[in-house]
Amino acid sequence: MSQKPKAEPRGFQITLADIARKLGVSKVTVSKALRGHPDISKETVKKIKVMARELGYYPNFMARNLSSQKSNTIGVIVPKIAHHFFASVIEGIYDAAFQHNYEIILTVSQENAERELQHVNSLLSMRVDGLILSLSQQTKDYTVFHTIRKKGIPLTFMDRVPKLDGFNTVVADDRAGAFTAIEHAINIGYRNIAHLGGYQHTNIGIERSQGFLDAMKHHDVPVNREWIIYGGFDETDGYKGFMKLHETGRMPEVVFAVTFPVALGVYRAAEELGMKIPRDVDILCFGNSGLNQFLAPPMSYVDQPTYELGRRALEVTLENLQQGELFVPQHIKLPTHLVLCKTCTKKVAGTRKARS
Amino acid sequence: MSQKPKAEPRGFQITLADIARKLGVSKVTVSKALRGHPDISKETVKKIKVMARELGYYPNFMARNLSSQKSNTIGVIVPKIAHHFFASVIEGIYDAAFQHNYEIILTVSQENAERELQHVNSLLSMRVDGLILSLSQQTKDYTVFHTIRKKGIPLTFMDRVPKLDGFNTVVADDRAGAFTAIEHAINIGYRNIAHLGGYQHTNIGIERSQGFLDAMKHHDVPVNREWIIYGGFDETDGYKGFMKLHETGRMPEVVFAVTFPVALGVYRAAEELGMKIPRDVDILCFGNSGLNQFLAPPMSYVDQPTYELGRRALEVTLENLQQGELFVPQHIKLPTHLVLCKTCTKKVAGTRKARS
DNA sequence: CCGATATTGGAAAACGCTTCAAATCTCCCG
DNA sequence: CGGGAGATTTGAAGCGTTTTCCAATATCGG
Repeated sequence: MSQKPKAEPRGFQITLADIARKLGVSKVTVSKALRGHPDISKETVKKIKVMARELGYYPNFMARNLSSQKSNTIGVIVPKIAHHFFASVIEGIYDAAFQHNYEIILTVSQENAERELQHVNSLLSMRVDGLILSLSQQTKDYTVFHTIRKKGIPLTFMDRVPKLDGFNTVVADDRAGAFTAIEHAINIGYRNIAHLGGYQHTNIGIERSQGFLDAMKHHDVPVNREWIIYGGFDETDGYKGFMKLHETGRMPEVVFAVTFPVALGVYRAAEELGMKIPRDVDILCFGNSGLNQFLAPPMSYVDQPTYELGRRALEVTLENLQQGELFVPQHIKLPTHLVLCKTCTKKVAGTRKARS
Repeated sequence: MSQKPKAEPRGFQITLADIARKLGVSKVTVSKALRGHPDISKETVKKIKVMARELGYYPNFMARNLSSQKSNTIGVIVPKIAHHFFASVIEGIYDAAFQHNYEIILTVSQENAERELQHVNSLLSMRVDGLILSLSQQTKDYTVFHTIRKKGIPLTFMDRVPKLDGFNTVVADDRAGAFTAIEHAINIGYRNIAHLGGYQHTNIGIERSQGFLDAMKHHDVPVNREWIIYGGFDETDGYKGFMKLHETGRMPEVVFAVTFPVALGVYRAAEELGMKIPRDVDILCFGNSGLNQFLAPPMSYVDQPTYELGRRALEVTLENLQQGELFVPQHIKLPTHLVLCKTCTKKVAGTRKARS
C-alpha cells in the first residue's frame, strides 16, 4: 500500500474512529477489541491492537467515563504529605488501587478546611467512584459529607475521622496503643508521667489521651493535672508544652507525646534547657518518622500500621462501591505495637525524684 | 417478592438539564450562567446559581472537558513524596495552580520507571493540558516523551531532567551550589575533602559532582580519587560510602554529600565507627530536611528553592500551553544558597592531620 | 439442505456539557 | 412606526466512548 497523503490536518489526538477508518472496521469493533470484549475474533483483535500501538492511541478517559458512567477512580484527600505517616499510608493506597485496577487522584488540603472542601468539590466533579479522606485539623463543617452520602458515593475516613454515622472509618487503635505505651512506662518503674496531648476535638487526640488515662487508672498511678497539657500535633506544640511543664517547677520523670513531631518539640526544648534525654527526663511517643534513628537518642514509640491503614481504606471503599445499597458501613481498627529504642527502656530519671 | 422492577429515581447526579427544567430555561443558559459568561442577565444568573446550590449540582468534569476539548488540568509525576524536597515542590505547584485556576493531578512513581510510564499513560488518557515530571532514578526509556512532544502537549521536567531537547526544564543551580559549598570548606581551611556523589547518569549527580571539582580546581586543592565515591541518593548509599572511605585508612577532614539522605547515612556510619561530627570528621551536604535541626549536630547545607521550583515549573508549563506553537522551550535555573548550622563552620578536624 | 445456534461485527442512541450560529426581545432613532 | 443595534436566550451539532440491540455470516446436527 502506498502512503496516501491522507487529509491529516487537524488535532493530534488519535481516536477510535481513526483506527477504525484505517482498518476498515467500525468504532464499536475497535472499542470492543481494545477492551478485550469477547465479541471480537482473535485475529481482528490483534490487528486492531497493533494499529492502536502504531498510531499511539490513548483512550480518552473523559469520553470513556462519561459514557460508561463510572470513573474507575478513587479520590484521596490528606492534610499533608511531607510526613512519614501520610506518605506511607498513601503508598498503601496506591498499591492496593493498582492491584484492583483503580486510579488514584491524590489531593492535599494542607490542614486547611477551605482547601479540603474545594478538593471535595473537584473530586465530586470528576465523578470519582469513591473517596478516602483524612480530615484537616480545621474542619468543622460536615455538611458536604452528608451531601456525599445522599449521592450514594462511598466515603471512607482514615485516621482523622469525624463523629458521624454512615461512613466507613479506618483507624489505628489509638487508645490501646497509648495504653500499652504508658503501661510499659509504669512497668519499668515510672510514676511521674506527663502527657502532651493533642487537640481534644479530634479523635486521635481524644483516644490517645484516653489510653493514657486508662493505663494510669488501671495501675493506680496518680495523675497530676499539671502534667497533662493539651495542644496541637506539631513540633511547636511539643516545644511549648514542655516549656510549660518546666515552668511548673516540678518535672515529671517521663513525657508521653501524642505525635512524633510533638516529641521532637520536646527534644528541642530539652536541649535548650540543658536537659539530657533520657537522663534528666525520659520520653515516649505515638507515631514515628524515618529520621527517628538519627535522633540523640532514638526514641521509643508506638508504631502504627501506616501502610496497612492505606490498603484497608482503599479496600473497604471498593467493597462499599461494589455492594452499593446493601453495604453496611465498616469501622476498622488496626492494632499498633510498641517499639523500644533508646528511650524509656529502664527507669533512669528516677534518681532525681519529683517532689510531690 | 414485591421486588418492584424499579422506577427508582436513578443516578443521583444533578445535571444542567435538571436545573434548566426546573427554571424553565434552556441548558445553554444554565451552562453559561454558571460559568459567568457575560451573555446572561444578572437576574437570571442569580436565579440559576441559587437553584444550582439548592440542588447540590456539581458540574460533570468529564462532560465539560470532553466537549470543551481541554481539561484545565496539569498532571504531575514525582518519584516520591515522603521527602522534604518534593513535598515542598508540590506545595509550590499547588499554590501556583490554584492561582491560575488549574487543577493538579498528582501521581507518584516511587522511583519506578514502569510505574512512571503507567502514570504518563493515565495522564495522557485524562487529556491533561500539560505535564510536570521529575524523573525516577530508573528511567532509561525516553520514547514516550517524544510521543508527548509530537502531540504538542507541554512537558516540563523538574529537578531530575533528561538530556533531551525540546522540553522545558526547571532546576536548581546544582553546579554553582556545590561550588559555593566546597569553596566555603576550602576557605575555612580544609584541604582534604571527600565527596559522596550521586548516580552519574542523572543531571543532579553530575552537576553537583562537577561543582565540587570546579571548586577544587579553582582553588588549586588536590583531588584525591579515593575520596570520590559515586553511589545513589539514599541513606544506605551514604552509609556504604562512608564505610568505604573509612576502609581506605586515610580519612578526609570533611565530606560533601550529594543529598541530605546520603549525609544521614554518613551520620549513622560515623556513629557506628565511634567518630564524632564535626570533631573527627566534618560534613556538608546538598539539600535539607525539616528534621535537620534535630540532628546532632545540625548540618550545614546547600539550600534549594524548593517551593519556587514548583511554582516556576507550573508557570512555564502554562506559558507553553498558552503560546502553543510559538513557544520556545525554556530552561530555568534557580540559585541556591549555603546555610551554615553546626557543621563546617570552622576547621576542627584539622588537628588530626590526614597523612598524605 | 434446513433451520437452529453460535460467532462476529455494526448502527444508533446515549453520557452531560460546550460551541456556534441563529432566533427573539428591547429600546431608541429618525 | 419601521429598522436596527444591542442584549438575551436557545436549538442543534458535536466531543470520543460505551451500550444496547440487531444483522450478517458461519457452523452444525439431523
